[in-house]
Amino acid sequence: MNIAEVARRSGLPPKTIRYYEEIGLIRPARSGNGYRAFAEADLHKLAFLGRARSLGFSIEECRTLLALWEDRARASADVKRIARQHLSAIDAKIAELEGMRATLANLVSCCAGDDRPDCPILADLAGEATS
Amino acid sequence: MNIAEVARRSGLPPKTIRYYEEIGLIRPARSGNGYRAFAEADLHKLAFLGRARSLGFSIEECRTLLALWEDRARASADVKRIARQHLSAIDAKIAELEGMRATLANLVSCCAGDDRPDCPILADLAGEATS
DNA sequence: GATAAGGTTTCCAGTTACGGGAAGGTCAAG
DNA sequence: CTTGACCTTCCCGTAACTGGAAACCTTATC
Repeated sequence: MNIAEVARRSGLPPKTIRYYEEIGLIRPARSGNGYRAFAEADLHKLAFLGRARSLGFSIEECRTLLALWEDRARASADVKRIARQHLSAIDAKIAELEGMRATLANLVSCCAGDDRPDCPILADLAGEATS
Repeated sequence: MNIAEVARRSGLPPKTIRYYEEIGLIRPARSGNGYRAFAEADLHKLAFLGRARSLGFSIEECRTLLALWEDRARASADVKRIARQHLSAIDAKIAELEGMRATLANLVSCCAGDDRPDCPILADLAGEATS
């Protein structure tokens, strides 16, 4: 399998696949012409990586998850711990964004949005007490 | 005012303040010894930037907001448009994270998390139908 | 005047996870 | 044999800083 087909079947861009090889996530074989020769196993790993990435796992987390996936003697507790940590990180990020959202939504609703210069959004950013 | 005091009063690290000068967000004067000599106006700009950044505005959005803030002939509509766009981006990001969160929370709750290898999290990432 | 501590400067490199684009080798069709 | 579609490597750029090195300035102390 050449890279274009793997890209199509895995949903990952060729650039990303080459990058994953560069950082050691996959090790596809090489044909005589220097082209990467992907096996089905490589494709499965890439699909795994694509799904893990789409859940927001970092590359390093993906590396660990991939290693656990390939380790028949793994303990599911190790996987669960990583997933829970990531879940916490997601929750923290959501909370941060919700905070921003609340403030911003309030400011936006207070702004006339016309051609006059008076603007509660800028006033808030400037540190003027809104009270 | 030297950079350390401005950092203390604005809440921004010295490194960030230098960076903001480098990209043209501020233009502090210089003393004879080469040190940056910050005026109160610089401090206010930095505080403005700190608040805008904490609401998630990008540097380029901050640049625009700062220009609007300094433009007495601005229309509040211009500010509101930027804020609304950013609000949409935040909502999109939250939605994306909520999606991840839902999937992950489900997988985590299904995983025994013991010393056995069976793991629905890995099974899902591997693409096995959960049925 | 020498020295040491602490603040300041610039510059360079690294971070995350790729994407764009150049220069050049390879393969299948006509 | 040429054309066009692949493939390869290599290097730069992204956002918004952070860390660290080497060197200069200031102030206090001896």
